Amino acid sequence: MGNDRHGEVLDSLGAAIANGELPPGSVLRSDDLQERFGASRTVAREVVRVLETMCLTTSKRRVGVIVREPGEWNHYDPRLIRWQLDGPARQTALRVLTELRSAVEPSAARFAALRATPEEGGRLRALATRMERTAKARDLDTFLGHDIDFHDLILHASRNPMFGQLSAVVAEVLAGRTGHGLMPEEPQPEAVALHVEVAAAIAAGAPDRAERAMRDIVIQARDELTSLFE
Amino acid sequence: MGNDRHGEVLDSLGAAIANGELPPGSVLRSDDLQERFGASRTVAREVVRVLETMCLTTSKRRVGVIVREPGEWNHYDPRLIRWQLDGPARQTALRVLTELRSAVEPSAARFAALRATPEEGGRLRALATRMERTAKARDLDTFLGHDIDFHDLILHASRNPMFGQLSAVVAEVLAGRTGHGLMPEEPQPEAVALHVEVAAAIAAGAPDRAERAMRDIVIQARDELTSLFE
DNA sequence: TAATCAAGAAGAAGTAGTACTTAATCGAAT
DNA sequence: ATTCGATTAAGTACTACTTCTTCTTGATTA
Repeated sequence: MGNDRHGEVLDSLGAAIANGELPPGSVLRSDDLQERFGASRTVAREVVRVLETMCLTTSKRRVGVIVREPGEWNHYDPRLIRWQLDGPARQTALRVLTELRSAVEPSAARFAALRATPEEGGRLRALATRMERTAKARDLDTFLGHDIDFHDLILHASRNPMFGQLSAVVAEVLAGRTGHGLMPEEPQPEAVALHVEVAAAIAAGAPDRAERAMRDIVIQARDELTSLFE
Repeated sequence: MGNDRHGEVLDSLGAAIANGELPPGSVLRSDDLQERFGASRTVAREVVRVLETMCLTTSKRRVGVIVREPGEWNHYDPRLIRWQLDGPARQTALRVLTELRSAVEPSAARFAALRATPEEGGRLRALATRMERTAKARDLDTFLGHDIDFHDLILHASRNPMFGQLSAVVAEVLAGRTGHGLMPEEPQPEAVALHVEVAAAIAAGAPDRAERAMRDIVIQARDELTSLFE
């Protein structure tokens, strides 16, 4: 039989839980899962194990596999994030992720200013310059690519693995913004200028400046979001 | 035979990877694991599956289970955090976590000010008052308990599950600070006053005030940390 | 002769299925 | 109400088979 049955079943079942089709408290029995997905005992068991380590479920003898409360889930698991972004609660997921990014990125910029290599500083400034050009040219797709690279570079230059790991989240948030027509035709010149300022501050090793400029960037994003939600 | 072989083996192997005893690139074969831990094939396989979902390993046919680069690990997994805190790199882990908390908590305070219930605001002020009392009484243990509850309440009142989940991290960082004799005999009065200010701002629904006061708190923590590292 | 490529052998993870153990729940009898 | 046994579903153990990848081997060719 084909390869990667595990991944398929995990995605199906995980998404069902993440999207509330199987609400908290639901009880599954592992032979039911075998039947429902046409999977072997091995696959069913391993999927349940993985869901358990993501804190999406608990297993109790003589009872079955129980779906846990959303508050108990490991919300930082990339798979769970994916399932939520691909589900009906995408808007809510993007709000949550945007708030997280707004919180983290100013600090990431600060530590990047303290720890980035000269080479990274140079690349950052180059990216900011390219963002300026593509913004004026109204080439939104290329602009988005540079924007994502820019933030990715900062998060990794912070030399904090927990910041670095949020790169995927930030990319998702930025892409989600343009994807949902939330971006204007031409990116706001002030926003682009702030990116240039962040790059300059990091390249100059000025943590306070870098943090302040990045905070101004995420405040804009936050305001866009709140205006969208009321 | 006994229960929970899975958890035991997972902890052993996971800790070995997290602490670098099995450096990136190491190759394990699943029958070796069975032998090394005296576990059945079932247990060994499920453990490997879990490590794989934590991005600690990848499995390749005809090769084996390969330990991935630390940069690829899912650093937000509670188990991995635990393994690192219990290992020789505890100091580094605490630094990483402290930086994360410093980044997130000001935002959490802001959103708590916007979203906390009156009841939560009241509890927060009560906790701040108790912190004042226990600080003056130099009852560091009780003070720590209130401190942890205080930050936990704010993170959950932010109504952002990704913030709420960091409660355990913050508790660990706060406990680690007192545990390592980093705290003075009596908590600094200014720090306690800032907690009172945060509680008042959240109860009053003043996001800017709450965020600023919380930022002052984490800046203190950050400075303590940097002074410790050089 | 040396280099390259293809077919095949070997090896390890992936999948399937059976048998047995453990513990939690339910129910009946005290 | 409490104990004790039967039941049930997860946990563990083990075996058999499949699939895919790598490495070897050998033949073909420059």
